[in-house]
Amino acid sequence: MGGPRFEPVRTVRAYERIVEQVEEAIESGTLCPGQRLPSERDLMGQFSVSRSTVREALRVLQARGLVRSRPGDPHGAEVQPFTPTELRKSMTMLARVDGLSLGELVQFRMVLDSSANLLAARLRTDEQLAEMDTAIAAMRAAVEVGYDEFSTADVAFHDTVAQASGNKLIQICTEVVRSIVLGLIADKIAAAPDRVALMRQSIRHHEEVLAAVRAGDGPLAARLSRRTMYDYYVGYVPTSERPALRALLE
Amino acid sequence: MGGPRFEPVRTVRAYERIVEQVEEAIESGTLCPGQRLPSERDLMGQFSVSRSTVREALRVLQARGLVRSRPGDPHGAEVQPFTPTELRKSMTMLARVDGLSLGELVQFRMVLDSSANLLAARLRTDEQLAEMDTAIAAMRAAVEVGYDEFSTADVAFHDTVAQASGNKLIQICTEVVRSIVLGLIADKIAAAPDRVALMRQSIRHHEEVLAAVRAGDGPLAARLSRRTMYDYYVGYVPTSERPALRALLE
DNA sequence: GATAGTGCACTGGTCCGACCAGTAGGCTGC
DNA sequence: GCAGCCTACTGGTCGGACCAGTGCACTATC
Repeated sequence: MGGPRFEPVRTVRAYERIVEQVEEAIESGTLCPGQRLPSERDLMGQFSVSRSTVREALRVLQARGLVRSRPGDPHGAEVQPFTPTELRKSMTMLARVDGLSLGELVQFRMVLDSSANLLAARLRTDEQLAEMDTAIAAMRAAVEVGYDEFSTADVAFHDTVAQASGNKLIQICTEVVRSIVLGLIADKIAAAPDRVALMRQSIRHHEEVLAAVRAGDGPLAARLSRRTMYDYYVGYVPTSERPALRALLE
Repeated sequence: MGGPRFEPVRTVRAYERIVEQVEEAIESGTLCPGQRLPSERDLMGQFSVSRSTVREALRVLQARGLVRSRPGDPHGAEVQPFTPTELRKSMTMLARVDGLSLGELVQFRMVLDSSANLLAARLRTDEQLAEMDTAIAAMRAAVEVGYDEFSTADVAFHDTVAQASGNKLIQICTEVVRSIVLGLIADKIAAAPDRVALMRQSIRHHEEVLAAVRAGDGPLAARLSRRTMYDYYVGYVPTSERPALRALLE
């Protein structure tokens, strides 16, 4: 006792050090999207490691969506612009492995969408309002055409709202969670017997939401959007999870 | 025209096929957390590839947080339980690279926290109410001790609320976004001259929120929690971003 | 017989050298 | 000036090798 207290040393793999250095360069802006990394054979010289080690580091960076490499490309791996691809992947994994229920996902969409509407009601531009008009018109036109077209227009509407909220995190999470939800129940929706009636009802609801956004009534838009989403998805959510959804309807 | 329409073939790397197979096994439950993968030398036999390829696949799986390997472990790589570590990593990357502003992050926390309170007001158990009581008491006791202790108690309160919401996605996102926000401004908070006053005010606000949750008044709890977070963080948010935050205060 | 100590078989981490298919850009021939 | 080939290089994969760790069985000891 009283001697110097030594701390356990953590052995750090060589490839991890490489990953760290490259990540740091990207975060700090030294490496920008579009720029190229040196070739693997150059990197093994710069880092003084073997090519296997360089490649393992590149695999990790690629798995994180930071770089992309193509066989035969004489310019080396390309630094990628950030995309929510990895975010979606981890969230999808979470949904499947950790057992996220459809109810939780829909509930989260209600939270995101209503918040987006709340903000959009105050911050939207005229162009965005016009875009929402266009999206609803497309939904109307798509009812007779098919569910895919309707869904595309519906997605466009919600994306515009999310964009109008001015919050990138809301936009990205909206996109990610929606794609998971749609992936889970796309087949059921397409096969629903009351599909057309659901679409028509959804259009009416979207019109009401848009009217509230246009009028600048955020709380109303938020409340209506929650109701819209609830009515549209509740049929696919197990009965036991519905009370939790209704808790968001005030 | 009229002939068979061929689709472009995507060349799939060998290591990607391995990653896919292992991921599929984990998602389907064939491989459960705690189970072990065969050793790399076994895997190269099972997949009929070289060890380098097996290792690159394992690096990707490890980067995604699905497995973990230790040098010398005679049992092979271990399948990991899902943790939001990767989610946090991608979101942190997003925040840094894609330029998420502090305002957006705080705004998102307001959205998450108010929704959690809204749900918690209806779904909370008595045990969770008691936990929140304990957390606030700890906050009170920590004012004189130091900011770290206060922050820990504060985090505990919000975590309990998120848990009481019954939505895992809200819990995880809350945790992730909070750690990013705190990482961005922890030093500023600790150095704020009116730190103690802010803490006392925050405690009062938390008590009001808890009272609303206890009374089952979701909308009130949600509104108060937004106000609480706004008042606590607004001083660190650039003036230009404050109107967007205020848009959430109704 | 229980236990502490030792050795071994095996692990993952790293290195090396090699081959292949694919790409881009320069070069050649027209 | 342009089309087409050639080549030097790329990333993807392979096989073999060595090292430092780890866990377990075996052994010697009490």
